[in-house]
Amino acid sequence: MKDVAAELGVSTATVSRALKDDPAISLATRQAVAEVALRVQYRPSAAARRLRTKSTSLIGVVMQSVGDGYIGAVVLGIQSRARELGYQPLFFATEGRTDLESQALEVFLSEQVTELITVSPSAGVPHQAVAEGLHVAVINSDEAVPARRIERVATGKVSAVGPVWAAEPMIKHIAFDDLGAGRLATTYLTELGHRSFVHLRGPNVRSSLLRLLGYRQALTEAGLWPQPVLTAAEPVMQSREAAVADFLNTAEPPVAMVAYDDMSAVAALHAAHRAGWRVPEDLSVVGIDDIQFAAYTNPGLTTVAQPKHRLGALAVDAVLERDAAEVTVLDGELVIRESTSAPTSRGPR
Amino acid sequence: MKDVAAELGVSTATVSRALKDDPAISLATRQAVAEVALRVQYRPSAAARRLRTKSTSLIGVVMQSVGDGYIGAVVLGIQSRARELGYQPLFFATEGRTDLESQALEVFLSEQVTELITVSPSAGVPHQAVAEGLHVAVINSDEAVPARRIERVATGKVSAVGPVWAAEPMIKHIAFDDLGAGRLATTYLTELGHRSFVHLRGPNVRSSLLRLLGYRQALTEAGLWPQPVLTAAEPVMQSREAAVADFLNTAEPPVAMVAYDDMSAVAALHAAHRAGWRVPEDLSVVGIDDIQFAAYTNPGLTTVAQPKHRLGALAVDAVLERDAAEVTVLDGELVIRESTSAPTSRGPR
DNA sequence: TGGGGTGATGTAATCGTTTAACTTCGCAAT
DNA sequence: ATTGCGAAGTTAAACGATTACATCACCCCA
Repeated sequence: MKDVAAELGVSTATVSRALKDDPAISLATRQAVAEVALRVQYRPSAAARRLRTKSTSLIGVVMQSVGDGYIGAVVLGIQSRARELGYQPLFFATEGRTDLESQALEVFLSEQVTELITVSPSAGVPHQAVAEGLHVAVINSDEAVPARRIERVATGKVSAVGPVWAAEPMIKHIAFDDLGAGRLATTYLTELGHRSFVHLRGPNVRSSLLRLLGYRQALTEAGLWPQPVLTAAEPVMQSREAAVADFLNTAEPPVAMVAYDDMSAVAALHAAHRAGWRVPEDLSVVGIDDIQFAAYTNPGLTTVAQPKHRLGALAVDAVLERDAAEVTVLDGELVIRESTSAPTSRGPR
Repeated sequence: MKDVAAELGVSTATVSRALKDDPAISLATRQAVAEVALRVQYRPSAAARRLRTKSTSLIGVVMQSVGDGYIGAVVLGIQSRARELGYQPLFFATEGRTDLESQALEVFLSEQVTELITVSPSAGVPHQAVAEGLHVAVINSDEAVPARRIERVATGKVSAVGPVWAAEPMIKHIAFDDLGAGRLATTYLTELGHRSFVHLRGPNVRSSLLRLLGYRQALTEAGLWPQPVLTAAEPVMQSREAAVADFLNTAEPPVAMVAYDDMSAVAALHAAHRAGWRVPEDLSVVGIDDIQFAAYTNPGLTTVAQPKHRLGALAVDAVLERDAAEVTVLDGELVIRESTSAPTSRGPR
């Protein structure tokens, strides 16, 4: 504010008033101030404003949790670790609207946040954020580029290092081993004795491509590639269901399906149910994520669990310790329920 | 801080140092300061501290949404309305630990928050909060006491006023019409021609009791009371499932079930599936909430939708406008899917 | 010629903490 | 006696904005 004032040869009081469009300030001055403020990227300090005005524009919200899905669990992990370290998380849900992302960043900059975590997908924010000098960590990023230092974390302990990964310098990545999960799910099915497969693909983001790759690798190793892949690019349940329904029309049981994630698997179960395919007799399904719901689908969903809480917690650590690994990879774990079985001899449909 | 300093006849600098346990301050003084600080309920100003130190202990978190369950949707409603009005929500998930509730309040007080919203259940916070002079609104409170002014909001518009309700002066309540939802669900089943019912009760909180009451009222009016009620006091899926499984063992189809909420209904569907009961042929199930998942259970769940987003938005308004109604009630809406049908003549199990 | 009004801006205090730099005091060593 | 030194505080500036009050130039009208 001082800078803006100095540049125009006026007092900070004038600037303050001009920015509030106080009619006491001449129009010419107001415009000049607005122009300079924009040019020098003036950003008001929320702290100073609050201190002076004693009004914070803050609404406290207390709740138990924030849902049992993938993001909810990650958020809980972030929150609990952040508080352990004396930090206060400031959440911003974009509701899928890209325009809100920059708005989120703007809010954070005014709050003088210096650490930012994003839970993918969330487009450009991370890059804008590093440009502003923030320390940023991305959980399950959508992007990929070669990395310099990677730590692979297997169920609890740091273990190895490998060159698979993605990183813009300055952005820390915390990621689930999507490729491994795809393989794990697929291998489980091949070992069960399945020969006829199908993969229900997710949207065109990293995690989806890697899971597909895992599916492919596992099948190639088993000598079963190629096998069909269903595309439902939009994360919209209807389109997933439709894709599965179309496929089931032309296929013969038994089939083993690897779904992009638990929600996709749920859509598949729904489609199967409607098409009269029995699970797991006609169709084995395995998901990825292990959301709370997965235990209560009919039948219970076999899935590769993602360490969601831990992803959140590690992101906090990554963003706070400047020297942490660029990329941290966490392994999934197979959770076997009732949606999978060995292929049955073709029974009555 | 000035007060503490004055009371002890020392400078604020000393107090500041003493509170950080700076060894430059004599032990005696440190203890004295700590004691007085506690007595006068000294609460540091986060804003001032940030302004001075330029370190905010804030971590920005960006994500798409926060889950598709009941709370996630409410939270989205809160956030979007708050931002529209230029407010910044500060979320705190207690993860069910009651001790964290006071901690949440403590954080908010340091942030000089003056408006608080809680999404039930969340025990004592609201009362502590009013004691501290905050304006508080509770969404779907667990408690009940006579109210002075109620507004009933039916699908969009404020319409009537009635004397059913709960309010500690100073606490605004935004609530879903649980009783009405219970009735609506039940009546739908009676009109379908069902004669044999069962209700799967939720935990011992207001919403659960009211839904049960609605079930009872509707059946009484239809001349069908009494009918069984299953109790699964803990919001634990296992116990719900077990209760349903036990019941199905001794019952004869067709049965019509009103579940406490969608998650309970899911547990019921799961139990039914395992017990070999067909839905909806043997068992009709209706839930309450309409979480995103409800559309994808097998079969799709008929449910009474709660206007979740709106509950959140209205809570923001309530907390910001001091003169709003003490209690606002929102109506549910029946969403018909495939988990319900007219009772069938007893088919083969 | 002066009094008063008005429009545009400046001055300076203030919000609650932190912290660099300084003071004060008692005591020991010279 | 003087000096030096550490312990225990104090003083005051600073953080970045807001705002009551003061100032100033200029014009209008008597």
